[in-house]
Amino acid sequence: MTQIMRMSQLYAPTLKEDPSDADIVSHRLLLRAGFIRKTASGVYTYLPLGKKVLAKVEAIVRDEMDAIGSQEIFMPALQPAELWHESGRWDAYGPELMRFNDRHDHGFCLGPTHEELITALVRNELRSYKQLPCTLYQIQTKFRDEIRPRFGLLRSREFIMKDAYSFNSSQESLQETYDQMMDAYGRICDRAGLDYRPVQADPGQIGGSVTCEYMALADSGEAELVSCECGYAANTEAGDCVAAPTEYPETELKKIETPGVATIADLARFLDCPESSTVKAMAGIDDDGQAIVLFIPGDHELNELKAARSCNGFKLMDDAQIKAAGLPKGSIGSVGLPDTVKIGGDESLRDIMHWVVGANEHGFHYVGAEQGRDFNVDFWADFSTVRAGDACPECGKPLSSTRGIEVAQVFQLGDKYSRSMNATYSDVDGKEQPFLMGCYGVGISRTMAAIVEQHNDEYGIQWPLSVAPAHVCIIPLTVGDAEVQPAAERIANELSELGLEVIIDDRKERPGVKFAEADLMGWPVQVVVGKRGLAEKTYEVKNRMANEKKTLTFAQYAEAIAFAKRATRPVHAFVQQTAAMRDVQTKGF
RNA sequence: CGGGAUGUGGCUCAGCUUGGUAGAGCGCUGCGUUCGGGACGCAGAGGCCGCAGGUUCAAAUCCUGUCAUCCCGACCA
Repeated sequence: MTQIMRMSQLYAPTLKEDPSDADIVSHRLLLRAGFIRKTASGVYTYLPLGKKVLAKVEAIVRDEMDAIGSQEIFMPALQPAELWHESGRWDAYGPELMRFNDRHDHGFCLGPTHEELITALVRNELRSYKQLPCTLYQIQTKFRDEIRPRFGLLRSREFIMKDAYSFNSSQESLQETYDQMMDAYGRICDRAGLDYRPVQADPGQIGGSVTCEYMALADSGEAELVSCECGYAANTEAGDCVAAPTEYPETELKKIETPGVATIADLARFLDCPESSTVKAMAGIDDDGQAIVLFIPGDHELNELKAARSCNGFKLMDDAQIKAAGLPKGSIGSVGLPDTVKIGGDESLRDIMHWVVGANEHGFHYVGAEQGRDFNVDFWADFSTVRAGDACPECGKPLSSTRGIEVAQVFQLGDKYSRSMNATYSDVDGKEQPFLMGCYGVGISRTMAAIVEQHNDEYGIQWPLSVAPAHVCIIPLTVGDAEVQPAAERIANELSELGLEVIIDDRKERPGVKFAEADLMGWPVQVVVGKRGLAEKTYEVKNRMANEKKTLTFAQYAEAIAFAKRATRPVHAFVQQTAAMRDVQTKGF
């Protein structure tokens, strides 16, 4: 039984008006309802209610981690530069890593992630294959000096994250741990009440190859993803692109004058053909300084991540570089490029024999430029950004697109860190082998915001029961009344004894204020005790998620209590009996 | 870092163009009336107008610099 919270003593300053610097719903509501306050750009203080929600999310995560045998530890946020030099990331990480020197002039950083620390931790003490696999996790404050913090808790510079690391002795074992983590992450999202998708992702700076992101679906999400009814889903920055360019009906190479045509849209309009019949050229340079022009279907965008991976660190040229290379920006094409320039073609263009491209001369384009005859492609790869309408790489049906908030990500790191940091164990034959590692993160504070993004209405937050700061709010309408107040206190005690987390609004406020704030704060169940109801021997119970009110007679209330006491899950039983909870609220609760 | 904008009681904002004793609503304190969906009346408290220079008899207002915050972009374990 937890302590009954009292609104009269709760530190939860609410705001009647929208704060001027918050414009996404989770940020706005968490501020307004008194869950968080901003300390600096991208830095937040969690007030009592916010802290309680964090604790709920953490508890779910702990529960699921423990269930798959992961063990909790706690590493420092303060990390010596030395370890980052070892892994090579001191130089590779960039300005996002918060660095500083101590008084002895030793380099340190505030950890944005903990691969270095954990690898250094286990490398001398996990010695034998017999001790593997081993998975450790922590819930920690992370620091990232974001270029532009925004969206409140969704992209902050200091945030709370659960990070787990696995050490395995074989790819099979790593895959097994990875699969267990994915299952656990699915359950975590379910229990937190999130509508989510696991999606194919890009490994980014963490490294490794196999990776999957858990996206909470929300229009405010920064990530764009494509999904298919067959279950396939991918982040557009990582998804394979199956584009379907169309062939322009011209087989003779013809140079045509295209005055004022600067963009693909212009060109398509000029030729009266779909954008997919044109070919877009993107000029770049690779790690060795080799100039490369990549050609992609006109109706698609270049995916720079994929381009960098498949062509030796390809980077788009800026305007000055393009000029220096003697290329006519806006009119670059595959015909007549200097021999020194390499030509890359998007996989989807391989079967398109005749292209509509720039003529490498301002104001002119070619139609009917034929592969092999008029130009040669040096290599083919997929470097287009997937978009809605493209074919699903798994089943071929058209993809649809949505936006999402990345709440979690799992990676198979392989031996990236164990090799660079020399972390090995003895295998069955007594030979030293680098660990195969995996890392698995859940953004705790971001999850809290994502939940609000998905569960809110014009009145405020609608917390799922599983993460609400309390399950039920008792609202006596007239505090001090000889009947109302004792009745409310009695209900609070009874429900608390039943195992519900209870808050009672014992403030001397007008009913309207209490109703408004109860909805703003989002208590899943609200029990209203008023004179009018008492006279009729009833209480009123409100289901905040469904915004449904139900009048409960004293007898029905007593029955519900009695029923709940006999049930194996009293809290669940009581809520079901009284508030007609919908699935979304009881899921995982 | 590029583009845009904003800094005025705790919060949301007006005042700035055209310099002349700092305003409103909400919130806060006290009293009274109210009391089932962010009440009403009366009386109060609270601001060297982000900061630093400059112009001027006089600066919230004009000029310069600086800091902070927000939005768009590049970036993103």
